[in-house]
Amino acid sequence: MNTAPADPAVAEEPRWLTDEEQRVWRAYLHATILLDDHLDRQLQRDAGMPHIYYGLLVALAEAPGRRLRMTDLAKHAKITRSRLSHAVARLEKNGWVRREDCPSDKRGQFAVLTDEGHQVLAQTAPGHVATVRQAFFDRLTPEQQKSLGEILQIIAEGLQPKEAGADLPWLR
Amino acid sequence: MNTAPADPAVAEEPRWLTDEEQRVWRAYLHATILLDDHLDRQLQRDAGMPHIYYGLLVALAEAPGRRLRMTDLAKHAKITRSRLSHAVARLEKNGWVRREDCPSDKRGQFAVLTDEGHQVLAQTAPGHVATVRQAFFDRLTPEQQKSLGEILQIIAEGLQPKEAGADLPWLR
DNA sequence: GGCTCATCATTGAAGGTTAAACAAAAGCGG
DNA sequence: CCGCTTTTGTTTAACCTTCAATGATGAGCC
Repeated sequence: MNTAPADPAVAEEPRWLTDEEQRVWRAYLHATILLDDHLDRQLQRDAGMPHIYYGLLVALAEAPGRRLRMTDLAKHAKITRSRLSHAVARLEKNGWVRREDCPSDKRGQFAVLTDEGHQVLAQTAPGHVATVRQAFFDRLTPEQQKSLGEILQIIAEGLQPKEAGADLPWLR
Repeated sequence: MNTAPADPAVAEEPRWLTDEEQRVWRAYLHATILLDDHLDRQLQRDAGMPHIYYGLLVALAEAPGRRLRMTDLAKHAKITRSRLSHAVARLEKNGWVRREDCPSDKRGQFAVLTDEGHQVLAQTAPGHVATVRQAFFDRLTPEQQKSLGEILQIIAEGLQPKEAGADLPWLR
């Protein structure tokens, strides 16, 4: 009905997804929403915070001095500074993170993982890893894992907010 | 520091992710948050609604009579009925969806796509497909697409809210 | 110094999501 | 028909995210 090839006039009719592409796309949408919800529920239940907040604590725990500039943490977690600001405010209220002024740049703030925050992480990390394994890794062959990693990296690289290639694409 | 193998006493120490698994997992987290944000922003800008709401309209457009019971629509979109209730309320306020009583079940409600809603879909679908292509399909080989589809389907199936197998050729 | 522009981080308001509680109707077993 | 449980969909309040606006500092330039 509408797959006619030529019509260079005005509207540039779109290339709709093929049946096969639709299957892939829906699998993507379904898998990601189910997995995200699953992890959010697990962490909300066992750690009292959403998945993304947990990721912030992990990033801080791995950073030298267990601290990161707000902008760096936001880039690391792929979220806006605004969102991070709200998130850190909440984590600060929990006592898991504290803010510190940056001495070399008076605009700057460090988010610092507190001992209490580190402890929460230590207590909840095993359960979280188990959940990730059970929902994700345990269901895939090593080949599938490798393939998936490559594919997702391509997708992610295509969406980095410009400035990619500035520093190393991989962690470390 | 703590990867000693044996300690069958109490704590069942967790199997942490290997370096390779960590790379895959972070690629997953990064790709999905970047892509979700990307699509949300595109649709918010061009259609005035978040991605998930757009998906609801698509589901209704494809359903017979352009209508679906609330519970069916929620299952289709993989969201809770509560979330759907809020979403439909908003879409109704936009005039893109209306509710109708179900004659055979007085508790039931249909969400029905209005003509106006259908028109919004027709106007914004081309741009959305183009965005999906550009961010997703255009970057992957056919083999990668196939592989990804299979993998994601496995993940999704593992997380379906039970009730799978309901229609297996079982004794009734 | 003084000017301009970019960057850092936060804020407030509007909107979206979650979890628990609820009412109404349906199903089910006696 | 009667009680009991389940299903359906909504509601409320708390929480989270987004967007635009803001203040404050830094950087470059003359």
